[in-house]
Order: sequence, then structure tokens, then C-alpha cells
Amino acid sequence: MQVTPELLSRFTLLKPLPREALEQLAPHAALVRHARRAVVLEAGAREDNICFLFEGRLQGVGFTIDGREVGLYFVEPGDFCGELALFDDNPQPEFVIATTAASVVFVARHPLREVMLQNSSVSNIVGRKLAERVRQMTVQRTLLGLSNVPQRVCGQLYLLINEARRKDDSGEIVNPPTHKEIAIMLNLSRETVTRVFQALQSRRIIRRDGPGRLIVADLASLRHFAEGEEEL
Amino acid sequence: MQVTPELLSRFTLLKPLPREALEQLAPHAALVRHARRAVVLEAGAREDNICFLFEGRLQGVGFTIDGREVGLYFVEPGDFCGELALFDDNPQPEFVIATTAASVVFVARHPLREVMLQNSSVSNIVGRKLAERVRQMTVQRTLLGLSNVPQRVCGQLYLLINEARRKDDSGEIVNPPTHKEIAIMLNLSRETVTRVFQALQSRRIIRRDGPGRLIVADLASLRHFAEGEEEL
DNA sequence: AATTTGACGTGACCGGAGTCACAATAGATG
DNA sequence: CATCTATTGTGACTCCGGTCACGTCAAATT
Repeated sequence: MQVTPELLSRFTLLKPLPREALEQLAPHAALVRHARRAVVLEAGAREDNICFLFEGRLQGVGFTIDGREVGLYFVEPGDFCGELALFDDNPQPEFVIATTAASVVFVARHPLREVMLQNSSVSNIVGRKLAERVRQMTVQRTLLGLSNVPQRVCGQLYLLINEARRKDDSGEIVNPPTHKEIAIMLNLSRETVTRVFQALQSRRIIRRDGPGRLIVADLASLRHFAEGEEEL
Repeated sequence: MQVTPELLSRFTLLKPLPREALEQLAPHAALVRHARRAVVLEAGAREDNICFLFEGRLQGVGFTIDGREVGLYFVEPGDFCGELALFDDNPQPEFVIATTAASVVFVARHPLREVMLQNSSVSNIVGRKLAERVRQMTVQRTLLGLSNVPQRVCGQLYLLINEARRKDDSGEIVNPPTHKEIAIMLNLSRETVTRVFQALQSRRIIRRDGPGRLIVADLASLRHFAEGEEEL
């Protein structure tokens, strides 16, 4: 499906672009809908698109040699992925998979790269974003260092809320990742995540609200557990 | 200590720079020697330098809330670190520590950023390098997904050889990281790494050669173990 | 040379997360 | 509505890597 400059300008990365640049990009952009579990970007392939997420949630996923899934990061609406293709011609290192039905805007990498090079403010933003990704990965990696497993899960939950909107002392996660999706982010088994969730639910710290909504009722307690000041 | 343009040009990142750019940078560069275990870049601080490693080895290190060390990456001579400061003003996310006595060249970030912005080939290289770092972190994260622990250690060893020079069917690592330094890269205890090394030594796959040299005698076997085709 | 320090080596024990197996839902799909 | 599939929930058992407690050794420091 064709894409208008207006749609492009709704992404924080492209928002600061002058009108002309957006019009230059629009013909090289396409809106694509993906079903849950669909592969959005393929590892090993030389992907020719940067992927902007409009709605839904994506997950970067790697595979170990023995076939185990490894969760790398989540992509929330407004964010993008596959941006490494802007910097070199090496293949996409990891899969990106839709964890929910998702609409994404693919923008061809060469035109976007041109715009980036000619427009220093875009270079800046892309650079900042890449730097941000490195920071994100560092935080995620640090989470894995926690020997206390419930703490790890709470930390991940807390990150998930930060990425989404969060209120004073409570938050919500719409279309939360499945236990398995969280498990592979944390190097845990699905069952372990389930058990931690049960513990959090019985303490009224989190609760499900219908399908596809997870309410964090007691954000302060969650943070306590995440910071290890209290043991689950 | 002052730095000459020639010294700067010995780093792959700066090599393609025109002479004038190097002369522009040299007054803002300093050669610093660090003792083993010294802190080269401080986490949380707004570091004002990019750090080029001349000799020795550095390690990016994070700390979990409960004080456990987390190994993030190694820096080999010719490479650099702290490059996030080129992209934004956020603090350095992790510590960088000298695992051996090391000489580094600090280059002030603002002048380097200027050079980068004016010289598109440098932008390209820095961008590529940052992309490469993301790929590195992805590989490292994937290593952690391996449930078989000896396999993890072999995989890390294999990576370490790749980074250094490697011959046909054997390789060497000069000034190899300590067991503890490897352990925190892999979320393992120091003892576990020691035990795996013992197993590899008894099978004549690796051996120490005096102080500060680790010989990988049987690279093929090491790769087998790393790829899980054989169990230790 | 004596002492200290840090790295490496090794055994014993134990706890906790993985694994397996299965039940119970909840969502999709026709 | 009926069926099928994916997700969640839960118990029992096992095992393996962390932890602790040493000992050894080489290198740095006095």
C-alpha cells in the first residue's frame, strides 16, 4: 500500500524532516500488515528496507546453534528496526518477528540513506537512535547478570512499562508479550516466567484486565523487587 | 603526552582522514598509560573523550544492582570505545577497564565530532563501527542463550581468536583475559570457566605458553565444541 | 629474600531453575 | 457452536552450575 508524507512524518525519526524530503521518500515506502508471528525482517538476508512500526509490537529474535530462541529487544509503535542497513551492506543480524498483528512501514534503505546523508539533522537522529539501541542492549544484558531470577523478571516488566506510557504509581501494558517471549529475553524457561507472574498476581502487584491488557497495580512494589530490596 | 598526526593515522577509524583533519585533531588528543585494572572510562559520567586503544586490552563492564560484574565486550588494539559520546550527550553506559596494562589515545569528542560531520567518509566509518558493535553485542547475547555451558566457553574462546590473528588450524591469544573476565562475559562463575579450561587442556586443545600466551592447538576441535557437534 | 596479592585449581554440597508431563483455559477458525 | 491450537498453570524430579572452602602457584611489592 502506498504511503503519504503525512504518515511518514508521524514517526519521531522522520518528523523533523523538511516536507520535500518526506515527499522524496514516500514513493519508496510501503505500508504492510503482518499477522502475529510473521517474520518482518529475516536474519542473514540483506534486507533492503528499514522497518518503522506503526502499530503492534515486534521482537528482535536470534537463534542459538542448538535452535534455542534468544530475545533481543522489543520494538514499540513509533520506533523502528533494521536500521543497521543504513550503515553498511552486511546482512541483518537477527530476525524481527511480529508478536502481535502489526502494521509496519517499510522504507527503502537507499533513498533513506540519501536523505540521511544530505540532511545532517537526520544523520544526528539516526546516530542518536543507534546509540540509544546500544544503551538498551547494555541494560538488557545487565538484566541477565542478575542471579535472582524473579528480580530479572520484575526488571524486564519494569522496562516494558517504561517503554509504554506509565502513570503515577501504576501502569499498563497493552498486548503484553507472552510468557515465552519474555522468557527468551531473560534466558529463562517459560514455566519460570509463569511462576513469577503467579507470585506477582497473588500479591496484587499485577493483574490481567481482559485479553491483551496487563495492569501493574503496584508499580512501587514492582520496582522494589526489580531492585532487589525485597525478595519474591 | 602529546600525540602526532602519524599516531592518530594508525587507527583504522582515522586512517582515511586527510592530513589536515588529523592535524586538527592532534592538539586535542593525548596518549595515556593505564595500569592493569584501571578505570579508563567511567559509567554514568559524561565522558568527553573517545578512547582509542593502542596496546593492551580493555573490557566494557557493567554492574548489576546487586553488585555483580557483567562483561560486555573486549576492546583489542586498533579499536576504540566510548564512541556513543559522538552521538549524544547522555552518559557513558558502562565502565571500560584495562584488563592489562594499556596505552590509549584519548581524543576529545567535540573536535572529533566536528571532523566527523565535515568529513562524510568518517561519518560512514563511525556509523559502520557502531553498527558493527551492535552486531557484536548480538552475537555475544546469542552466546548466552546456549544452555550447554562448556559450549558457551568454547564459543567465547573462538570469538577471542577471531578478534586476534589466527592461523590455519591453530591460533593464539596474547595476554588472554583471566578466567574471571571470561566468566562475567558469559554469566558464569570463575570456577566453571576454570573447569572448562582444564577439560580443554587435558584434551590438548589449548595450552598455556609461558605467561600471557594461550595457544589454541586444535582450532577445529574447539569449533566443534563451540558448535555443539560434540559434548565436552 | 620475605611477604603479599591475585590468579588458578579442585572438591563437596546444595538449591533452584530446567525439563517433562499434563490439566485448564482462552482464542482462533471453520 | 464445535473444534483445534496456543497460551497459561502446576506438580515432581533431576541435575548442574553456584557457592564455599580450601590449596597451589607465580608475580609483584616491600
